[in-house]
Amino acid sequence: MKGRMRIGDLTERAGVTPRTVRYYESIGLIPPGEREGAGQHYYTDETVERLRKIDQLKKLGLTLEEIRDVIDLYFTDSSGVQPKQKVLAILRQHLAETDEKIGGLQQFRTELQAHIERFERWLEEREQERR
Amino acid sequence: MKGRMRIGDLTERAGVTPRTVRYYESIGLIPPGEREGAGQHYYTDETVERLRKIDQLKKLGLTLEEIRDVIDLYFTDSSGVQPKQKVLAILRQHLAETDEKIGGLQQFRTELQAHIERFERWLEEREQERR
DNA sequence: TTTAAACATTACGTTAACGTCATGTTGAGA
DNA sequence: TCTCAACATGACGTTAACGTAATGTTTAAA
Repeated sequence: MKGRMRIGDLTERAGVTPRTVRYYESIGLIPPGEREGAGQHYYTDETVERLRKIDQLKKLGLTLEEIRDVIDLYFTDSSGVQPKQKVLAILRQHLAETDEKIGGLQQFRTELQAHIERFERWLEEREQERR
Repeated sequence: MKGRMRIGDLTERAGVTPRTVRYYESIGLIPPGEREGAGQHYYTDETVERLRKIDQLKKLGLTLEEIRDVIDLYFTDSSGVQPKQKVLAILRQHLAETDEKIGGLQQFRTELQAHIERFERWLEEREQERR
């Protein structure tokens, strides 16, 4: 499988719907598929990868807007970017937010664990009593 | 500050709007404030705590529906619950999901960090050249 | 008792991230 | 060349989690 596929193959391989692809194009999350004149759009393997990466980041709780801030880092070669300073600031912002999220989730995890153990003990006692 | 406050005090102390309180009541996230006949509602300190806890959990990315699954654990005394087994299952589910989220975020954090360092090096080189 | 701020209720509006028609166009195979 | 599945485009619909405006009722204070 090389490049130059139509939207059907693209969506099948990326696990999304055409609607999603067009929506992402409309908000600039992925580049619009090339077309000859005014016909159908053609996409490449990179679009597949891009869609998969977007999906990953979504599962981490990032919004499409946040993803737009960072998605190019995964696909643009490191040379020749213009507003590097700005991107760097955004990245640091995301890093801080990520750390906060992780911290909060770990706290939550601890609490969950405690509740679970409490419940388990309670149920075990009931077991004992029924003997 | 003891119990028995009206919705104004409640929302001020909890950092939410009246609309939010009524919405949460409507979906069963918080118990409806007591009222005498058909007048105004009165709330207690526990409602304040409950609203704050809900806000914390929201920041962790839990939906209101997920929060409804676990919120009572923070406020119901451990004795006399009925479907403990079911709650326990839900808790274990949440624990697994939480672990996944944490793992994904840590991965993302690592990637972010790498990108940041790459950008920093690039900018430093530019600094060097300008000397 | 009166009054104005606080409250209650209803209902329509909003944002994100698409889903789901409806209708018209393209293009690969027979 | 013809045809039918695949594609394009536009528009209205959907869910979550509330915001906001309109209108009517309470209640604490003067």
